[in-house]
Amino acid sequence: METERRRRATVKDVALEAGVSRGTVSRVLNGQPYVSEDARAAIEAAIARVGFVPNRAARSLVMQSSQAIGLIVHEPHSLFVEDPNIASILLGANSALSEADYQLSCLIADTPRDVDRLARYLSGGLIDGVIIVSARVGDPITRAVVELGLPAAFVGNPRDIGDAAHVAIDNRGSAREITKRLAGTGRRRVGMVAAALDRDSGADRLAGFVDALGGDFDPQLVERVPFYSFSDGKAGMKRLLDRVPDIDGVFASSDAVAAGAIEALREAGRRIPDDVGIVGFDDSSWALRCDPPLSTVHQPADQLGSAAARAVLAQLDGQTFTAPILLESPIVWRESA
Amino acid sequence: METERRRRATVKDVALEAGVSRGTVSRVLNGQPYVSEDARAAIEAAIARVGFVPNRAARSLVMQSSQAIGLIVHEPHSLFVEDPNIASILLGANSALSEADYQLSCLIADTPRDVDRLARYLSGGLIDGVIIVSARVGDPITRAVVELGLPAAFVGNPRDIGDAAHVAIDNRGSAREITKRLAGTGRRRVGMVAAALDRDSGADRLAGFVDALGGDFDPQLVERVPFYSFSDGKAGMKRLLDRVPDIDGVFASSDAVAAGAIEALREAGRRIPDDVGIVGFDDSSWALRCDPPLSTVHQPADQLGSAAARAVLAQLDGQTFTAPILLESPIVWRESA
DNA sequence: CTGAAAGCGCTAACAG
DNA sequence: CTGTTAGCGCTTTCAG
Repeated sequence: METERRRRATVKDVALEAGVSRGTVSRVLNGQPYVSEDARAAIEAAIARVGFVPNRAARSLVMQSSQAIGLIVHEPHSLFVEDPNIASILLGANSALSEADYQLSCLIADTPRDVDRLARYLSGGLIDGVIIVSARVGDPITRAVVELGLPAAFVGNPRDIGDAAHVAIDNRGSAREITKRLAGTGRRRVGMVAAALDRDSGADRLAGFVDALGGDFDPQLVERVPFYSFSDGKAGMKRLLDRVPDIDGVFASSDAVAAGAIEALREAGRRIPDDVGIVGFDDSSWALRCDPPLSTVHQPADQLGSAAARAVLAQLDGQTFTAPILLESPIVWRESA
Repeated sequence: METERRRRATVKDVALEAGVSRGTVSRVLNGQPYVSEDARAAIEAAIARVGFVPNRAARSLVMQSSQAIGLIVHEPHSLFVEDPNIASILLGANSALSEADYQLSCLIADTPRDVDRLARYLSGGLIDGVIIVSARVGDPITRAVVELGLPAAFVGNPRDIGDAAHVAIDNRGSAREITKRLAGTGRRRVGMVAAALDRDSGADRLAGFVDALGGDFDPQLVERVPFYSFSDGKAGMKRLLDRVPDIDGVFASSDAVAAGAIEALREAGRRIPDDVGIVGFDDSSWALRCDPPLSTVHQPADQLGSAAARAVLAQLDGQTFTAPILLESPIVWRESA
């Protein structure tokens, strides 16, 4: 069944078919005024008849814009699969862009090779702006974007982006609050499984934890792990338990980490929240899946996405500076502490 | 800090700078032979000096190809967030395309408006081919793609795609096998929480279940729910339990559904696997998170993605027909049954 | 209101 | 080996 890929109709074909010039066709295509009703009708009919669909590459070339914006996810494999926040951010961004009739294209940077290709792709003019999720300090993609002067908005608070637009939550403040609240349930030895310290969010959550404990802070009580993942949470909690057997409270960097920690705690025979209270961060679907349900910090992931999208749109619209946007991240108290 | 977006350098600038013609520049850009070493060196230096990056819109226009392929996810909100398979498919596709130096662009179709915009976008020539995840029967995107004759590969087995390329697992056969095995543990009343019957995978899993039970099949024992989700699993299991209190085995359409069902079962005071055995489908991260760990069918999600990507690449390469690809989906037996 | 013509940045013949 | 010349399909002056 050789689906013969016939040549696609162009403005020229439409013009011919409608008996007008290409200029006029272009005018109706772009909804411009000063086209007679007759011409408009003839052209619209012709478009339908020949099955014309504008070629975006051509349009992008002349307009120097593509009506598409990219969302770059730069995460290790595992996290991308496990982190429900990313999908929510994506959906939030998509719906905001959709309203403005922009196409969202999600681009993933998995290997160094991907990073290179992506940097070229971004410079290619097929993307008008980008939303960058989980940038890391010194990230080559970030660098490429700022060098290009491509309109961009970051989700999170990377340290090296100057005054580029970004939307975030107050990780440090929220971490401080929830730690205080955890301590307030009468815990004496509260520790932390601290993940992703190479990321602003991870570092800030640890800082907030330290803030909260103030003078009571004991470095022994924090266990560092690389990723916001279930398995790292479990492994980290095990080590923490070995080192500090009398621990009675733990703040996990994320809900996934908390879920892993809970498993380790349970395997060690600790009851939650009786023996040890635990709190997480994100209020992702992990939180409700935990047993008991997790007390955590609500992260408005979809709003992060839509706010970032709007920030990019504003720049496309000529806005030259976007003040950092900070979204509310309330504590959700459930039964794990 | 007005980042003046200076005019980007073009081949012309490079040619001028290197003292050659644009044709020659183009030749080195595309790695073609018949360029003197001198010219090549001069051009490469010039490229670096003026910071030239080729404009993809222009190249796409003349080449009629963009080196980008789209992966369309057409899922309701909730599922996209909850389903780890999608992310794995995405990653698998990305790595296969990456090897061929193609850019993967993930496009999401959430609202009807998205669907329209997407159909236009696909026709625009900025995408050379598509991988379609979870198409539904009569899907307008599917229709647009086949009408366009755009190289495509489906993940799954939609019914109305003619002989379009697709890669899938044998949902029906695997469902049959795991149901038999569940029944083989001595269960007398085995039911099913059957999700997503509007999708080929959902319908096939139910068919496999019916196959396995043969004469013993009792329609009372299947409870239908709309989505492959935790919450639908829980709700469905509750109803099933009300209707058939003596149920002692259940096959859930997916791991997420199984996880929800387990919660319902537990709330009803049933022990697993003692009182009721339960099995799922997907072998996603849900499976290990369940307590006890879930027996399930392993779905090689990343391989589905990479195989689909290769199928699209083959078509781009001129291949005119791709036989359906069926991947292995072995049973993974754990402790939930 | 509309046609003609120029040109976006790049590649691809075709002569040299 | 290399320069010249046409376009790819679309928008946009600029004259009518």
